[in-house]
Amino acid sequence: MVWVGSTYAGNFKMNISQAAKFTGLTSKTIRFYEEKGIIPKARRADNGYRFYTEDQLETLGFIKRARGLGFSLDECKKLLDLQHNPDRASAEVKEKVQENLARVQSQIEHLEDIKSSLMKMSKSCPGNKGHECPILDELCHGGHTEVLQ
Amino acid sequence: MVWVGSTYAGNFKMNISQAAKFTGLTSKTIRFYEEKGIIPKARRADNGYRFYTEDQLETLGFIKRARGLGFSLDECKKLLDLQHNPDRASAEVKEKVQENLARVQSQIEHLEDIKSSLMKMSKSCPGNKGHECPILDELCHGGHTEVLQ
DNA sequence: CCTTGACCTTACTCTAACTGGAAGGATTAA
DNA sequence: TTAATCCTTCCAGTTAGAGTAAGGTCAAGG
Repeated sequence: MVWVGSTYAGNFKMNISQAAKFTGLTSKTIRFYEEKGIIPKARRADNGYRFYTEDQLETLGFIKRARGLGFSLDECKKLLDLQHNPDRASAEVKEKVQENLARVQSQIEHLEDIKSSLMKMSKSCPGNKGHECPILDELCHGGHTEVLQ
Repeated sequence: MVWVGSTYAGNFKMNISQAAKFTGLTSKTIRFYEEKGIIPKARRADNGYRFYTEDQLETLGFIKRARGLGFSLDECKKLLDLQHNPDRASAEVKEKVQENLARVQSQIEHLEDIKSSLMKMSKSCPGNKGHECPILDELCHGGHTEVLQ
Protein backbone atom coordinates (compact mmCIF):
# COMPACT_ATOMS: atom_id res chain seq x y z
CA MET A 1 0.00 0.00 0.00
CA VAL A 2 1.04 3.52 -0.69
CA TRP A 3 0.51 6.04 2.06
CA VAL A 4 0.55 9.80 2.53
CA GLY A 5 2.30 12.08 0.10
CA SER A 6 3.14 9.36 -2.34
CA THR A 7 1.34 9.35 -5.66
CA TYR A 8 1.95 5.81 -6.85
CA ALA A 9 -0.24 5.12 -9.90
CA GLY A 10 -2.22 8.25 -9.03
CA ASN A 11 -3.88 6.74 -5.97
CA PHE A 12 -3.09 6.78 -2.30
CA LYS A 13 -4.60 5.75 0.97
CA MET A 14 -4.65 7.41 4.34
CA ASN A 15 -5.64 5.98 7.67
CA ILE A 16 -8.11 7.89 9.75
CA SER A 17 -5.75 10.14 11.66
CA GLN A 18 -3.95 11.09 8.48
CA ALA A 19 -7.27 11.87 6.83
CA ALA A 20 -8.21 13.90 9.88
CA LYS A 21 -5.01 15.93 9.74
CA PHE A 22 -5.43 16.42 6.00
CA THR A 23 -9.02 17.66 6.20
CA GLY A 24 -8.87 19.54 9.48
CA LEU A 25 -11.45 17.24 11.04
CA THR A 26 -10.80 14.85 13.94
CA SER A 27 -10.81 11.06 13.76
CA LYS A 28 -13.80 11.03 16.07
CA THR A 29 -15.71 13.36 13.78
CA ILE A 30 -14.97 11.27 10.70
CA ARG A 31 -16.25 8.12 12.45
CA PHE A 32 -19.27 10.08 13.61
CA TYR A 33 -20.10 11.18 10.06
CA GLU A 34 -19.85 7.59 8.93
CA GLU A 35 -22.07 6.34 11.73
CA LYS A 36 -24.66 9.01 10.94
CA GLY A 37 -24.65 8.07 7.25
CA ILE A 38 -23.34 11.45 6.10
CA ILE A 39 -20.54 9.66 4.29
CA PRO A 40 -20.52 6.05 3.05
CA LYS A 41 -18.82 3.44 5.20
CA ALA A 42 -15.07 3.55 4.79
CA ARG A 43 -13.29 0.52 3.38
CA ARG A 44 -11.10 -1.41 5.76
CA ALA A 45 -7.56 -2.74 5.57
CA ASP A 46 -6.80 -6.31 6.62
CA ASN A 47 -6.28 -5.25 10.20
CA GLY A 48 -9.72 -3.66 10.36
CA TYR A 49 -8.45 -0.09 10.12
CA ARG A 50 -10.42 2.34 7.97
CA PHE A 51 -8.65 3.87 5.00
CA TYR A 52 -9.49 6.80 2.78
CA THR A 53 -8.80 7.47 -0.87
CA GLU A 54 -8.66 10.74 -2.75
CA ASP A 55 -12.42 10.74 -3.40
CA GLN A 56 -13.26 10.20 0.22
CA LEU A 57 -10.90 12.94 1.27
CA GLU A 58 -12.62 15.28 -1.15
CA THR A 59 -15.96 14.41 0.40
CA LEU A 60 -14.63 15.03 3.89
CA GLY A 61 -13.20 18.39 2.82
CA PHE A 62 -16.54 19.24 1.24
CA ILE A 63 -18.32 18.66 4.52
CA LYS A 64 -15.71 20.56 6.49
CA ARG A 65 -16.16 23.60 4.25
CA ALA A 66 -19.96 23.40 4.14
CA ARG A 67 -20.10 23.11 7.95
CA GLY A 68 -17.85 26.16 8.18
CA LEU A 69 -20.45 28.03 6.11
CA GLY A 70 -23.16 27.22 8.61
CA PHE A 71 -24.85 24.31 6.84
CA SER A 72 -26.24 21.60 9.10
CA LEU A 73 -25.03 18.04 8.61
CA ASP A 74 -28.37 17.24 7.02
CA GLU A 75 -27.88 20.03 4.52
CA CYS A 76 -24.32 18.91 3.92
CA LYS A 77 -25.68 15.51 3.02
CA LYS A 78 -28.15 17.04 0.58
CA LEU A 79 -25.43 19.16 -0.99
CA LEU A 80 -23.26 16.06 -1.37
CA ASP A 81 -26.16 14.28 -3.02
CA LEU A 82 -26.49 17.12 -5.49
CA GLN A 83 -22.77 17.01 -6.08
CA HIS A 84 -22.95 13.33 -6.96
CA ASN A 85 -26.06 13.69 -9.09
CA PRO A 86 -25.15 14.46 -12.72
CA ASP A 87 -28.74 15.54 -13.41
CA ARG A 88 -28.75 18.27 -10.80
CA ALA A 89 -29.59 21.86 -11.69
CA SER A 90 -27.38 24.59 -10.30
CA ALA A 91 -30.61 26.30 -9.24
CA GLU A 92 -31.16 23.60 -6.61
CA VAL A 93 -27.76 24.28 -5.11
CA LYS A 94 -28.21 28.01 -5.20
CA GLU A 95 -31.52 27.60 -3.38
CA LYS A 96 -29.82 25.80 -0.48
CA VAL A 97 -27.27 28.58 -0.26
CA GLN A 98 -29.96 31.20 -0.19
CA GLU A 99 -31.95 29.40 2.46
CA ASN A 100 -28.84 29.29 4.58
CA LEU A 101 -28.14 32.93 3.85
CA ALA A 102 -31.63 33.87 5.03
CA ARG A 103 -31.16 31.94 8.25
CA VAL A 104 -27.75 33.49 8.88
CA GLN A 105 -29.19 36.92 8.22
CA SER A 106 -31.99 36.42 10.70
CA GLN A 107 -29.56 35.15 13.32
CA ILE A 108 -27.47 38.26 12.80
CA GLU A 109 -30.51 40.47 13.24
CA HIS A 110 -31.51 38.69 16.41
CA LEU A 111 -28.00 39.07 17.80
CA GLU A 112 -27.93 42.74 16.84
CA ASP A 113 -31.12 43.30 18.83
CA ILE A 114 -29.59 41.55 21.80
CA LYS A 115 -26.41 43.52 21.41
CA SER A 116 -28.16 46.86 21.49
CA SER A 117 -30.17 45.87 24.57
CA LEU A 118 -27.01 44.75 26.33
CA MET A 119 -25.23 47.97 25.43
CA LYS A 120 -28.07 50.07 26.82
CA MET A 121 -28.02 48.02 30.00
CA SER A 122 -24.29 48.30 30.33
CA LYS A 123 -24.40 52.08 29.97
CA SER A 124 -27.14 52.39 32.58
CA CYS A 125 -25.06 50.65 35.24
CA PRO A 126 -22.48 52.49 37.34
CA GLY A 127 -20.34 49.36 37.61
CA ASN A 128 -18.98 50.26 41.03
CA LYS A 129 -19.04 48.78 44.52
CA GLY A 130 -22.60 49.92 45.19
CA HIS A 131 -25.53 47.52 45.45
CA GLU A 132 -27.92 49.50 43.26
CA CYS A 133 -28.04 47.95 39.85
CA PRO A 134 -30.32 49.09 37.03
CA ILE A 135 -29.44 45.90 35.11
CA LEU A 136 -30.85 43.66 37.80
CA ASP A 137 -33.82 45.99 38.22
CA GLU A 138 -34.63 45.64 34.57
CA LEU A 139 -34.16 41.88 34.50
CA CYS A 140 -36.40 41.68 37.51
CA HIS A 141 -39.28 43.87 36.39
CA GLY A 142 -38.97 44.00 32.65
CA GLY A 143 -38.41 47.06 30.58
CA HIS A 144 -38.74 48.44 27.10
CA THR A 145 -35.25 47.42 26.05
CA GLU A 146 -36.49 43.86 26.22
CA VAL A 147 -35.77 41.67 23.21
CA LEU A 148 -38.90 40.23 21.67
CA GLN A 149 -38.65 36.55 20.92
CA MET B 1 -56.64 29.76 48.12
CA VAL B 2 -56.72 32.79 45.96
CA TRP B 3 -55.83 32.30 42.30
CA VAL B 4 -54.98 34.42 39.27
CA GLY B 5 -55.82 38.07 39.12
CA SER B 6 -57.03 38.26 42.65
CA THR B 7 -54.97 40.20 45.16
CA TYR B 8 -56.34 38.93 48.45
CA ALA B 9 -54.16 40.18 51.29
CA GLY B 10 -51.54 41.10 48.70
CA ASN B 11 -50.56 37.51 47.92
CA PHE B 12 -51.72 35.06 45.30
CA LYS B 13 -50.83 31.65 43.97
CA MET B 14 -50.71 30.31 40.46
CA ASN B 15 -50.48 26.75 39.31
CA ILE B 16 -47.85 25.87 36.76
CA SER B 17 -49.78 26.54 33.58
CA GLN B 18 -50.94 29.90 34.88
CA ALA B 19 -47.38 30.78 35.82
CA ALA B 20 -46.30 29.67 32.37
CA LYS B 21 -48.86 31.88 30.67
CA PHE B 22 -47.94 34.78 32.93
CA THR B 23 -44.21 34.56 32.30
CA GLY B 24 -44.21 33.46 28.68
CA LEU B 25 -42.46 30.21 29.54
CA THR B 26 -43.99 26.74 29.20
CA SER B 27 -44.90 24.39 32.04
CA LYS B 28 -42.28 21.97 30.80
CA THR B 29 -39.63 24.66 30.90
CA ILE B 30 -40.53 25.70 34.43
CA ARG B 31 -40.26 22.10 35.63
CA PHE B 32 -36.99 21.80 33.77
CA TYR B 33 -35.54 24.87 35.51
CA GLU B 34 -36.56 23.39 38.84
CA GLU B 35 -35.02 20.03 38.04
CA LYS B 36 -31.77 21.70 36.97
CA GLY B 37 -31.65 23.71 40.18
CA ILE B 38 -31.93 27.09 38.42
CA ILE B 39 -34.90 27.89 40.63
CA PRO B 40 -35.68 26.43 44.06
CA LYS B 41 -38.19 23.61 44.25
CA ALA B 42 -41.72 24.90 44.04
CA ARG B 43 -44.04 24.37 47.00
CA ARG B 44 -46.87 21.96 46.49
CA ALA B 45 -50.58 22.10 47.20
CA ASP B 46 -52.32 19.22 48.97
CA ASN B 47 -52.94 17.46 45.68
CA GLY B 48 -49.24 17.53 44.81
CA TYR B 49 -49.55 20.34 42.27
CA ARG B 50 -46.83 22.97 42.20
CA PHE B 51 -47.83 26.54 42.96
CA TYR B 52 -46.06 29.85 42.48
CA THR B 53 -46.18 33.07 44.42
CA GLU B 54 -45.31 36.59 43.34
CA ASP B 55 -41.64 36.16 44.20
CA GLN B 56 -41.33 32.98 42.22
CA LEU B 57 -43.03 34.58 39.25
CA GLU B 58 -40.55 37.43 39.42
CA THR B 59 -37.70 34.93 39.35
CA LEU B 60 -39.19 33.14 36.37
CA GLY B 61 -39.63 36.44 34.54
CA PHE B 62 -36.04 37.32 35.37
CA ILE B 63 -34.81 34.13 33.74
CA LYS B 64 -37.07 34.59 30.74
CA ARG B 65 -35.64 38.05 30.12
CA ALA B 66 -32.03 37.07 30.78
CA ARG B 67 -32.36 34.10 28.41
CA GLY B 68 -33.79 36.44 25.79
CA LEU B 69 -30.62 38.51 26.13
CA GLY B 70 -28.46 35.50 25.32
CA PHE B 71 -27.35 34.53 28.82
CA SER B 72 -26.93 30.79 29.41
CA LEU B 73 -28.93 29.15 32.16
CA ASP B 74 -25.74 28.96 34.19
CA GLU B 75 -25.26 32.68 33.84
CA CYS B 76 -28.91 33.27 34.65
CA LYS B 77 -28.34 31.39 37.88
CA LYS B 78 -25.33 33.55 38.70
CA LEU B 79 -27.27 36.72 37.93
CA LEU B 80 -30.07 35.52 40.19
CA ASP B 81 -27.55 34.85 42.92
CA LEU B 82 -26.28 38.40 42.59
CA GLN B 83 -29.84 39.66 42.67
CA HIS B 84 -30.47 37.88 45.93
CA ASN B 85 -27.18 38.92 47.47
CA PRO B 86 -27.48 42.27 49.25
CA ASP B 87 -23.69 42.59 49.36
CA ARG B 88 -23.28 42.47 45.59
CA ALA B 89 -21.48 45.19 43.70
CA SER B 90 -23.08 46.49 40.52
CA ALA B 91 -19.66 46.03 38.94
CA GLU B 92 -20.08 42.27 39.17
CA VAL B 93 -23.34 42.43 37.27
CA LYS B 94 -21.96 44.78 34.68
CA GLU B 95 -19.08 42.40 34.11
CA LYS B 96 -21.46 39.57 33.26
CA VAL B 97 -23.25 41.82 30.81
CA GLN B 98 -20.00 42.78 29.16
CA GLU B 99 -18.82 39.20 28.90
CA ASN B 100 -22.07 38.36 27.19
CA LEU B 101 -21.76 41.38 24.95
CA ALA B 102 -18.30 40.27 23.86
CA ARG B 103 -19.58 36.81 23.05
CA VAL B 104 -22.54 38.16 21.11
CA GLN B 105 -20.22 40.47 19.21
CA SER B 106 -17.92 37.64 18.21
CA GLN B 107 -20.87 35.51 17.11
CA ILE B 108 -22.06 38.40 14.96
CA GLU B 109 -18.65 38.72 13.38
CA HIS B 110 -18.47 35.01 12.66
CA LEU B 111 -21.91 35.11 11.06
CA GLU B 112 -20.96 38.17 9.01
CA ASP B 113 -17.97 36.29 7.62
CA ILE B 114 -20.21 33.38 6.71
CA LYS B 115 -22.76 35.72 5.20
CA SER B 116 -20.26 37.37 2.92
CA SER B 117 -18.91 34.00 1.76
CA LEU B 118 -22.42 32.79 1.04
CA MET B 119 -23.24 35.94 -0.88
CA LYS B 120 -20.15 35.58 -3.05
CA MET B 121 -21.06 31.98 -3.72
CA SER B 122 -24.63 32.83 -4.54
CA LYS B 123 -23.55 35.50 -7.02
CA SER B 124 -21.13 33.13 -8.73
CA CYS B 125 -23.86 30.60 -9.50
CA PRO B 126 -26.13 30.91 -12.54
CA GLY B 127 -28.99 29.21 -10.68
CA ASN B 128 -30.48 27.66 -13.80
CA LYS B 129 -31.17 24.15 -15.09
CA GLY B 130 -27.53 23.54 -16.00
CA HIS B 131 -25.31 21.09 -14.12
CA GLU B 132 -22.30 23.36 -13.83
CA CYS B 133 -22.16 24.80 -10.35
CA PRO B 134 -19.38 27.03 -9.01
CA ILE B 135 -20.79 26.59 -5.51
CA LEU B 136 -20.27 22.84 -5.54
CA ASP B 137 -16.88 23.32 -7.21
CA GLU B 138 -15.78 25.53 -4.39
CA LEU B 139 -17.15 23.27 -1.66
CA CYS B 140 -15.37 20.42 -3.35
CA HIS B 141 -11.95 21.94 -3.85
CA GLY B 142 -11.79 24.82 -1.44
CA GLY B 143 -11.37 28.44 -2.34
CA HIS B 144 -10.27 31.73 -0.91
CA THR B 145 -13.76 32.72 0.18
CA GLU B 146 -13.45 30.00 2.77
CA VAL B 147 -14.34 30.92 6.32
CA LEU B 148 -11.49 30.35 8.72
CA GLN B 149 -12.53 28.53 11.86
C1' DC C 1 11.90 -11.49 22.05
C1' DC C 2 9.89 -7.96 24.90
C1' DT C 3 8.34 -3.66 26.05
C1' DT C 4 6.68 0.87 25.24
C1' DG C 5 4.06 4.22 23.06
C1' DA C 6 1.20 5.52 19.50
C1' DC C 7 -2.14 4.15 16.91
C1' DC C 8 -6.73 1.73 15.84
C1' DT C 9 -11.36 -0.46 17.11
C1' DT C 10 -16.10 -0.41 19.54
C1' DA C 11 -19.16 1.15 23.01
C1' DC C 12 -20.73 4.06 26.36
C1' DT C 13 -21.73 8.54 28.53
C1' DC C 14 -21.97 13.71 28.52
C1' DT C 15 -22.94 18.41 26.82
C1' DA C 16 -27.41 22.82 26.32
C1' DA C 17 -31.85 23.76 26.71
C1' DC C 18 -35.29 22.20 26.01
C1' DT C 19 -39.50 19.36 23.48
C1' DG C 20 -42.48 15.44 22.89
C1' DG C 21 -44.79 11.50 24.46
C1' DA C 22 -46.50 7.84 27.55
C1' DA C 23 -48.86 6.40 31.70
C1' DG C 24 -51.50 7.47 35.44
C1' DG C 25 -53.94 10.61 38.96
C1' DA C 26 -56.90 15.07 39.88
C1' DT C 27 -60.14 18.51 38.73
C1' DT C 28 -63.88 20.53 36.40
C1' DA C 29 -68.02 21.03 33.40
C1' DA C 30 -71.94 19.03 31.15
C1' DT D 1 -71.11 9.46 34.69
C1' DT D 2 -68.25 10.76 31.51
C1' DA D 3 -65.22 13.53 28.87
C1' DA D 4 -61.91 17.00 28.60
C1' DT D 5 -58.36 19.19 30.57
C1' DC D 6 -55.33 19.70 33.81
C1' DC D 7 -51.39 17.78 36.85
C1' DT D 8 -47.58 14.37 38.02
C1' DT D 9 -43.27 11.47 36.81
C1' DC D 10 -40.25 9.25 33.73
C1' DC D 11 -38.04 8.35 29.41
C1' DA D 12 -36.35 9.46 24.75
C1' DG D 13 -34.88 12.60 21.14
C1' DT D 14 -32.72 16.79 19.28
C1' DT D 15 -27.23 18.93 17.27
C1' DA D 16 -22.66 17.87 16.49
C1' DG D 17 -19.67 16.14 18.33
C1' DA D 18 -16.05 15.36 22.83
C1' DG D 19 -14.49 12.42 26.52
C1' DT D 20 -13.41 8.04 28.42
C1' DA D 21 -12.59 3.10 28.79
C1' DA D 22 -11.33 -1.50 27.35
C1' DG D 23 -9.04 -3.93 24.22
C1' DG D 24 -6.46 -5.08 19.53
C1' DT D 25 -2.34 -3.65 16.36
C1' DC D 26 1.89 -1.88 14.90
C1' DA D 27 6.65 0.07 14.67
C1' DA D 28 10.88 1.17 17.07
C1' DG D 29 14.38 0.35 20.49
C1' DG D 30 16.94 -2.54 23.69
